[in-house]
Amino acid sequence: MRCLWRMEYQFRQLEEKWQRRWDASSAHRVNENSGKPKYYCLDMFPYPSGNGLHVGHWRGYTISDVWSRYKKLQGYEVLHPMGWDAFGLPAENYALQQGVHPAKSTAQNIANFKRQLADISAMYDWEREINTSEPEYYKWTQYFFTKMFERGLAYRKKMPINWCPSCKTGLANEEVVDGCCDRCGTEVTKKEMNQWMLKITAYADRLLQDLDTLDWPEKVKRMQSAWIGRSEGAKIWFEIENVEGERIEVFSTRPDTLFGATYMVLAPEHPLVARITTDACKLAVEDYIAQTLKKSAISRQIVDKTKTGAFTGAYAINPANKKRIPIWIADYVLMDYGTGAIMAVPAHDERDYEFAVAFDLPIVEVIRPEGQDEPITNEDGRPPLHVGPGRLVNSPGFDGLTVEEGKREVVAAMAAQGVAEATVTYRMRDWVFARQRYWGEPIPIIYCDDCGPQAVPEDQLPVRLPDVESYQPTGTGESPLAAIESFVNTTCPKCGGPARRETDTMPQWAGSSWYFLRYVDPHNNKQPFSPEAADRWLPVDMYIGGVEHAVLHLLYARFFTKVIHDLGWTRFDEPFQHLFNQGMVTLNGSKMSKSKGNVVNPDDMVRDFGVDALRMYELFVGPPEDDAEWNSNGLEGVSRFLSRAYRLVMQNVDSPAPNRDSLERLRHRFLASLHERMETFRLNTAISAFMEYTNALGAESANGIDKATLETLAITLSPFAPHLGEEIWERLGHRTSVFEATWPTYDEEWLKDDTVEIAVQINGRVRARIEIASDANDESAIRSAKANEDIASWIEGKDIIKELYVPGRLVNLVVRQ
RNA sequence: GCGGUCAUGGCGGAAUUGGCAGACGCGCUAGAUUCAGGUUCUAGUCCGGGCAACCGGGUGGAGGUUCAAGUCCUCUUGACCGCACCA
Repeated sequence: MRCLWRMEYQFRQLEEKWQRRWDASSAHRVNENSGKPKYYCLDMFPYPSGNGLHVGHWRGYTISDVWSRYKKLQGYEVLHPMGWDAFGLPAENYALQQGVHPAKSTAQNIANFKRQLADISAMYDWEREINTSEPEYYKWTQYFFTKMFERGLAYRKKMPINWCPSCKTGLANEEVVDGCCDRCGTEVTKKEMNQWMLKITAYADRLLQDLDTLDWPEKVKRMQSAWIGRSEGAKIWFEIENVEGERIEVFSTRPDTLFGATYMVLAPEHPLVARITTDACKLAVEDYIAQTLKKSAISRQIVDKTKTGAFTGAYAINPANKKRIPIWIADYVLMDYGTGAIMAVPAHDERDYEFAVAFDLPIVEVIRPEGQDEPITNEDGRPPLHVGPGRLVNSPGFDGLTVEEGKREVVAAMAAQGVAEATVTYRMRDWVFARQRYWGEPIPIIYCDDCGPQAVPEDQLPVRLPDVESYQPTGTGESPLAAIESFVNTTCPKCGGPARRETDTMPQWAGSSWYFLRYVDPHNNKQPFSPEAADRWLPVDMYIGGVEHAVLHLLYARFFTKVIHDLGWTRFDEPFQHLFNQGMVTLNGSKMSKSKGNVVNPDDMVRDFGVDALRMYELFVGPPEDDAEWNSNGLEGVSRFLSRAYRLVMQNVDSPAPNRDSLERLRHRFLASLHERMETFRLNTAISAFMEYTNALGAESANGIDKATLETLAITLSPFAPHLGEEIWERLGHRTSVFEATWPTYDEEWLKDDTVEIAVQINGRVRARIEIASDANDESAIRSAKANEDIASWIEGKDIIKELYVPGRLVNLVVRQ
C-alpha cells in the first residue's frame, strides 16, 4: 500500500500550494497578443462596504469565475477584471457613521474586500484593478461630463426634485423606491433646487428599441421598458375663458374621446393655477394646494386613491365642440408627468369617472361598444364607464369611427386648426445628476460672471476632491465643498477672470456608468481608454450581477455607452450583450444581511471545507437564476464528493489502466451530458453530472482507470475546483497549468448502443421493459413488444386499435377495454 | 388594480421541451468497518397494499386536448416579483 496520507484530500495544503503558484506565475494576466478570440466576462463590481463578503456575494462571483475558466479552456482569451465602485453614498454614510474620513475607510474596506475576494480564487487580473474614487479614474468621468455639457446633454435647471432629508442630498427618480430613499429608507420630500441634469430622455427611444437586440432576462427588459414608459398620443391646447395669451396644454393618449372632455384638471402645482383662479374660489384652491403639499409622496401615490379636488372658478373651451368646461385642480394629476394637466373624459377613464361622480360633473358618452345601439344608463342615472374599444358617438364629423381611426382623424382635424399635435411622452425623466455631498466626483464646471458656466478644459482635469477635515453634509442644499474657499475660488478658463467652481458632486452611479470601458486599458493616462482596445474587447459577452440594478446602473450604463458612441469613441453602442442575474442566497427564508444577523461567513466555510468545496456548493445549491436557501449539509455533500473524486484519482494516477471500451463509453457520455448542461447554464446539474460520472467510475475502479478518464476529470473539474484540477493534472505528469489544456470534446459514436431498453405501454401505462436493437424500425419494435410474455396477458383477447413506436423510448399499444 | 414568474418525495432540486416522474445531493433506515465518537463502505428509501413477483394511486386543485401531460389549453387556489392615479 502506498502512503495513505497521500490518498486523503488535504484541501488546505493543496489550495495554498496552487494559490502560491498562480501568484508567482501571474497566471491570471490577460495576454493581449495571444491571437485567441476574446471573451469578456464581467462581474458587477462591488462598493466596498464595511460588512465584508458573505456566502451570498460569493455566488455571483463564483458563477462568473467558473464561466470565465470554462471559456478559457475553450480557447478564448478571457478578460475577467475586478474593481471598486468606491464613490457615493454608501461609502460616505459608512464613513460618517464610523467617524473616519471616507478616503480612509474606503481604503480599509477595499483591503478587506480584496483579501476576502482572494479566497474565491477567481482568475481576476488584478493588474487591471480600478477604483472609481481615484483621480486617475475620475478625471475621465469628469471628462465625459464636460463632453455632455458641450453637447447640451448636461444642463442646469431649477425645479423641484426628490430630496432625502437623512442623506441631505437630491436624488434621481431611479433612486426613489416607493417614495423612500433607496439607500436609507427615509421618506423623500420635494425641494426646489438649481440642479445639474443629464438629458437621458433624448435617448429614450434608442434605449427602448435597442433592448430588442440584447440577450437579457425578459424581466429586466420589461422593467426598463416600463421605466422608460413610452406612450403615444397628442398634445391638445385649450383656450381659457377670460384669460388672454395663455392656453392649457394637455397630453392625452385618447384624443378620440376629445368630444367627451367635460372638465379639465390641473396638478395643484401647475403654474397656471394662480393665474386663472377666480377670487371667489381662491380660498378653497389655496387651501387645497396647502393640503396637497402636506401629503407626502407616499400617501399621495399609494395609500389614498380617493378623489379630492377644488374648482378654480375658471372655464376652458373644448376645441372640438366649443363647449365651456370647468377647470379643477386635483392631486390625482401629477405635475411630473405629461404636461401636469389633463382633459377629463369621465365616460372613458376610470379616474376621471370617479372624480366626476365625486363632484357631480357631467359624463358624456363618446365611445360605444360594438353591437350596442342605444345609450345605457346606470341606476344612478349616469352613463356607465367604458374604457374598451368601440365606435365614436356624440362626436359630430367623427361618429362611427373606431377608436384607432378616431385617434388619427381627431388629431389630424385639430392639428389643422392649430390646437393639437401628435406626440410621444415618456415616463422617464431626465437624470438629476448633482449631489450635495462630499464623497463624489466634483462636477467640472466653472461659473464666470462674464462668460457664464464653463466646462473645465481637459488639460485642467481632474478637478480634485479637496482633502478636508469636515465633510458632513450641510443640509442647506449646498455641498460641503461650498465652504472651502480655496476650492471654490478659481479663474475662468475662458477669460482668466475670477470665477467660482461648481461645488456639487456626481451621484454614486457616475463611475459605474463606464467602468467596463476602463478595464480594457486601465493605465491609459492620455485617454479614458483606447478605442481600439474597447472595440476589441467590448461589448461584454457575459455580465453577471443581481437584478436590483435593473433600472439604475444598467440603464445609466447603456445611456453613457450610447453617448460615448455618439462622441465617436466606440463602434458599439450597447455595453452588455448578455446579462445574467444570479439569485440571492437566503438563510431562514430571507436575504442575508448583517442587520438581520443571518449571514454565513465564507471565511469559516473555506477554513472547514476548502475553497473548491465552497465554490462547487455555491453552484450546486440550486439553479443559478433562482434564490437558494443556504444549507450547510449540502456543502458537506459536495465536500464528500471532492474527497471521493480525489481518492479515486489518486488510486490510479501512478499506474493508470489501459484504455477500454466501458471507460471510453462512460467518458463520452459524461462529456456530452456536461456539455449540454454547461451550454444551457444549468450549472447545478453540471455538478450532478460529475457525481453521476464518479459514481459510475466507482463501479469500474476494481479494474483500474485509464489516463484519458483521469485527464478528462482534471480538465473538466478545473473551472469548478481549480486547485484540485491543477493538482490532478500535475500528478498526471503535466508541467504546464491545466488551464493551458483544451476542453475535451465527445464523439457521437460513443453515445450509441447496439441495443436499447425501451418501455412497453398498454394504454399509456408501462407494463414491461424490453431490449431491442437501437436501429429497430417501427414494425420490428412493435413485434418485439407484442412478443413479450408480460405484455401477452394484457393484449390477449383484446383489439389493438393503435400501436406506435417512439424510437429509443417506448412502444405504446392502445387496446379497446 | 395592471403586468410577470412559480407550485414536483421528509428537504434542496432533476426530467434532452409532449414520451418510463423523482437524476444528483441532503436527511432517514439497516448492515459492515473503525471504534470513544465522527469518518468510510454496502443496501434500501414517492405514497398505499403484499413475503414476493406485482397491483393501485401520484407533480397545488378542477376540467380539457392527446395513443401519451409535471410539460400544452381553460378555470381555480396559493406564494413571490415588478409597476402602481403615468392621463
